[in-house]
Amino acid sequence: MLVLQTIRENPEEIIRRLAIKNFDARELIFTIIALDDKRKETQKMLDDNLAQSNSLAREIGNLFKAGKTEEGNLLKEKTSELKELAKELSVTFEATKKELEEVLVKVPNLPHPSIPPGTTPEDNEIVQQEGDFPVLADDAVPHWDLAAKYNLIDFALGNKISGAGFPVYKGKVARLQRALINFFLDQAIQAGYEEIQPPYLVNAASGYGTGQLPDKDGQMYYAPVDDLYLIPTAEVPVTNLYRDVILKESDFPVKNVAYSSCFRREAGSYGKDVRGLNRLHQFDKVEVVQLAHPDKSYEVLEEMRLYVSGLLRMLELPFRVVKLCGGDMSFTSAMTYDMEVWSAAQKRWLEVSSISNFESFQSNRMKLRFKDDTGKTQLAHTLNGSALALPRIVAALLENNQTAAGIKMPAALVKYTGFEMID
RNA sequence: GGAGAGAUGGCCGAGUUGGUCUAAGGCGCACGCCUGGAAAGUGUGUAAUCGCCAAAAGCGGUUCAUGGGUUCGAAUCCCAUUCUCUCCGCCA
Repeated sequence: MLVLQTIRENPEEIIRRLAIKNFDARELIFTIIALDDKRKETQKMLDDNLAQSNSLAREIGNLFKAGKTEEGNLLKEKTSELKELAKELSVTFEATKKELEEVLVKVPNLPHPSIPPGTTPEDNEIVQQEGDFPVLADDAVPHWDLAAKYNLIDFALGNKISGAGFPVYKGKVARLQRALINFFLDQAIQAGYEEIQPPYLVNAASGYGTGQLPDKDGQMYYAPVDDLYLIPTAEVPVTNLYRDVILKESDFPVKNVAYSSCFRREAGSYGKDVRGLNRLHQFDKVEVVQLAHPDKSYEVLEEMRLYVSGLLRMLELPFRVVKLCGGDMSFTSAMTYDMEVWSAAQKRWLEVSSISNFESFQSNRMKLRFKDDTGKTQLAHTLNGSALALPRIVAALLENNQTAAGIKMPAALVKYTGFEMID
């Protein structure tokens, strides 16, 4: 949620910057300003009214104490009119505030000034590319075929017990996943992140805090009996750890890492992009979250990009880093780098991580603040990134490392997997 | 799931015969004094948020789990909800 003050200060600039995200905000912005004007006006009247009531009540109290019952009773009569008006005003006030809030949450985050315009992934800016594409034998196959050949992943069995998008991992690939999780967590801890094990079910307030609600509620699994949502990413519970928290400036940077399963309904997805491990309803991910001082958040974003690059390098996967254009960015993000790994057998880039700076968009919703040097409270910046999501990493590892003798594990993983080869 | 107790500021904790209560006291924290330096001691300060104001100062509103109610007036009384604790039941 954008800070109301900044909207009021330069509405035209807000509109211009949101146009980079292909979002026409003009109507929303002016509705917001009008509602806020109304809110202020109503509050002024209400406050004055309440101030009068309060002073009358005090007077009456003093009269009764002094034994001047009659005068007190006389004064009581004056209050009823005030009370009635106050009731009316507060109804208007609350309704206006609610209406304002509802419109305000519809406005996306502002893209950073450096974000290129654009509408599709083709308009994204490639900022880094590393590693050689592996040269595979002519009979190289995509991971779903390898999974069948070595009896690693059973998609049909997953269908039976849950449905499409819930694969069953077996044997060495199950162990590979466990190895990856530990590898990623250990790396993050070494890089100064504190490990968190968060709940997988969260309440609506948490979903709202990180921006999944109200606009993307169809993407989360929901348990109505208990009014809880399954997390689509550990970002939700971990960032919400700091909801309604006022940090000290010296607390920065706050660095958390969490492994969790992630649950996504992926309503509306189909086709070749969802084949095999490319898109799942349940998958595992290690997520890093940082809270940063507003002056430092873009340095932190770069630090996170370098950190994830390092992971991919250790896994010996060719990758590139893409800075998303306005049209490809999420609702909540101010700047996003996508990390993509080259899948040799599918001959395409697979997104394995998305690293974003949300600036104060999430923290404004969550009331995540810190006290600065001068003792003033201001909003912190939040950032997060996958480090990393497993399924597509597994897909790329299987595909890129296939040989006639079997699938070779990258050296960095062997001490975690306990084997060098899937055969 | 059943029975009972409870929810006050960063933390502990007083206040529940309704009246100047944002709320005693303590701890913590910040700044000073003391000290060669520290500890101890000592002094001062120490909630958030909204509105009025160009801003500071100042003034006003709101907040004692949440929502409603009674009343001129509610931390204090009533109702509902949520959560926590204790006991019982169930249980990895």
